[in-house]
Parts: sequence; C-alpha cells; structure tokens
Amino acid sequence: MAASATREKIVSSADQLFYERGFEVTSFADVAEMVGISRGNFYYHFKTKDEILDAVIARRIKDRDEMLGRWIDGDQTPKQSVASFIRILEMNNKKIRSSGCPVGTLFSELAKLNHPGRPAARGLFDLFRVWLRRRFEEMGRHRDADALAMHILARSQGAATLANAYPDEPFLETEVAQMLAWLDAVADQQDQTQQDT
Amino acid sequence: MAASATREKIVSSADQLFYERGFEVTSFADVAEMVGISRGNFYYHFKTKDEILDAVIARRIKDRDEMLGRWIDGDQTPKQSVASFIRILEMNNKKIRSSGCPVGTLFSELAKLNHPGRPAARGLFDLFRVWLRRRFEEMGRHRDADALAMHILARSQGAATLANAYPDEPFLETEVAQMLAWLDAVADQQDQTQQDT
DNA sequence: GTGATTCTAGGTCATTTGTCCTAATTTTGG
DNA sequence: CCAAAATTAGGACAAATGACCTAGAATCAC
Repeated sequence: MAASATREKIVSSADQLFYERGFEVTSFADVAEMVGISRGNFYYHFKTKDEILDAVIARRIKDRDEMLGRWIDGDQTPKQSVASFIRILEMNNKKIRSSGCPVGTLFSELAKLNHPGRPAARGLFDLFRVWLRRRFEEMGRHRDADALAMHILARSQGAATLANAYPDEPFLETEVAQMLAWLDAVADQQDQTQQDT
Repeated sequence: MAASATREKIVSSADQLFYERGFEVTSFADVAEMVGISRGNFYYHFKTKDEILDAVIARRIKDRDEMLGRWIDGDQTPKQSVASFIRILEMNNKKIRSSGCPVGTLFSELAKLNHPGRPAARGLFDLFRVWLRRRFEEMGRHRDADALAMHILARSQGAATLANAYPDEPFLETEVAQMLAWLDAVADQQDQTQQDT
C-alpha cells in the first residue's frame, strides 16, 4: 500500500482512540491493531508517540478549519454561522455524551501530562476562538467580539462536560436552546446599538 | 505511626497527584514516594489502585460537602450561597489554571477509561447539583431549580476548561463577574414573580 | 515483660510499554 | 523482467507497572 494511505489510516485510528480512550492510555499496539498492521510497520511511519500526537492534532485542525470554512460559505449571516457552531453540540450529541469534547478533553489531558504538544492543542481552541470573534465583529460587536467568542466557547465546553457526566439526560438539547436564545439577544443588542448611532 | 494517619497521608497525596497529573498516569510508586513510605507498605493499606481511587473520591465528596455546608450556615440568603459557589473559581484560580476543575477532569478521564469508579465520580457532580437546586428552590424557583443548577454547573465547568487552556488571560475573573450578573438577574426575576402572585 | 497484633520494608513476578533493529516482501523505474 | 527503492513483519530490549509475598520492626494488651 502507498505510504500516505497507511499513514492516513494510522492517524485517523489514533485520532479516534485518543478521543475515546485518551492519549496516554492508548498504546502503539492498540493503534496498530485497529489499523491492521504490525507494530514494526508502525515505527516506519512514526518514530515516536509524540509524532503521532502532532499528526492527530494537525488532522483535527485541518478538519475543523474546513468545517468552519463551510459555515461562512454562501450567503449566511454571521448570526447563522454562529448558530451552526452552537449546533455542533447537537450534531455530535452521541459522541459528546460518551467521550466529551475532543478539543477540551485532549487539552485537559495534555495539560496534566505537561506534554510539549500542549500549545498545538491550544491551537484548536484558537481556531474556534478567532473564527467566532470574526463573526461577532461582522455583527458589529467590535469592542467585545473576543469576550463573546470566549463566552460561547466556555459554554460549549461546559455543556459537553456535563453531557458527558449525565449522558442519560436531555441536557445538551436544553443548553443548545439557551445558547441560541443568548445569540438572539446578542444580535438584538447589536441592532439597538446601530439604531443609536 | 497509626495506620489511620498513614492512610490519610496516602489518600491526600493520591488526591493531589490524581488532580495534577491524572489518575491513570499516577503510579503506586509516585504516591509512595510522595508520602515517604515503601511500595510494600502501600499495599498493606490499599489492595488495588481502584481502592485508592474510591478513597480519593470519598475524600473529595466529604471535603466539598463540608464546604457547601459552611455556605448555608448562619444567615446567608440563598443568593449569597450561590454566589459563594460561583466564587470557588476565583478561590482556586491558580490550581484551575494549571490543572482544570478537579471534579470535571477526573470524571472525563474515568469516562474515557470506562472505569467502574465513574458513578462515584458523578456523585461529586450530584453533590453540587442537589445543593444548588435547593438554593434555587429557596429562591422560589421551584419549577426550574434543577435547570438553573445544571446551567451554572456547566458554566463553571466551561470557565475552568478555558482558564486551563488560556492560563495567562484574566478570563476566569470576567466569567465569574458574568455569572454573578446572571445570578442577579435570576434573583430579580424571582422578585418579580413574587410581586405577581 | 512478653506474647499477639499491627504496621512496614524490600523484593519478586508476569505483563505492558515505547523504542529500535533486521530480514523479508512488495512496489517501482528503466 | 529485474535491480533498486519503499514498505512491512516480527521480534528484541530495558524500563515501568500493578499486584503479591514474606520477614522483620514497632506497638499494644495484659
């Protein structure tokens, strides 16, 4: 098989295992078994475990970046774009209930491990943060765009954590509705400000 | 030394290490070294690693339960009590920035490990949830007390996660202020409701 | 004080881990 | 079709892990 195809399989399998079981707990053998290759072959593609982590993070960033790009394509208003972000929680409902947020839980683990990959993992947060900030700026919220972005990021994280803790309750749906209501209020405030000036 | 004293030292050291480094990553040797006893002695007090985890969770529950109890002692209003809860984030500012929330990160890890201690760890969430629910009920919010409790729990979790990701920014302070403002609004709504009836 | 109980130290054991090596196999270029 | 390059398999290795055992030291009851 072409090396690039095997490499891609390794990274996608590692991505899934890191998410479902955690980075430290997932071994070379686990990933190799899931891909269906030998541990020796594995080493041909990745010299160290940290290299796989880098590749997984890069893959997640690329994936999310493309997703965010799709949400500003076409004629969507900034508010509609932010609403799409909020609905990630619903979209990934099942996964979040069983494993939490892929961004938040990975960072938490790397923080505890004092792992050198921490800044790269923070890059995932930055991606969403900057994208959200831009949307709020487009809504006219130049002064507090970053604070609004951080606020909604935090609420998403909290919702994911509690949905993970209480997977049998319809908490995620309730929280998404409240966040969308919050978004409505923010957009209305913006309208008022425009009327004032 | 009395067995109970050694045991207590083990549990408190394990508590700290599980919080700062994670449960799975912390070894018997790590805890024993921190306590200053031999690994063999360790086994006299705890047969398995899961037993230590149970003891750590029980310790955290006891600790938080006493803390919550102090916050309803005396003549504090329910609103003041909830405000005390919100200010945990400020109180543990430093620790949260470096290791996140002790409740949320432990549960996340156990969830990924599919660890049998998961329900016990959820008990920590339950403790706060029920306590907060009671406070909102005392504020007259009988209908949505649980939803309000879950909401503020989620926001605390989210704030802790982002503060961990961005430890150099004054995010926690901002978020606490917003949560206190939210609490004001909730209390006001309650006052209005009382006026209506 | 002495015998019994509680506590501690240090070691063993099989298993798993990340890392690394080498030989075989597959694919590719001319 | 064949040599060179790319890819793979399988094993070796030291270190670390959770679990377990036994003998000695400290403490207590009487």
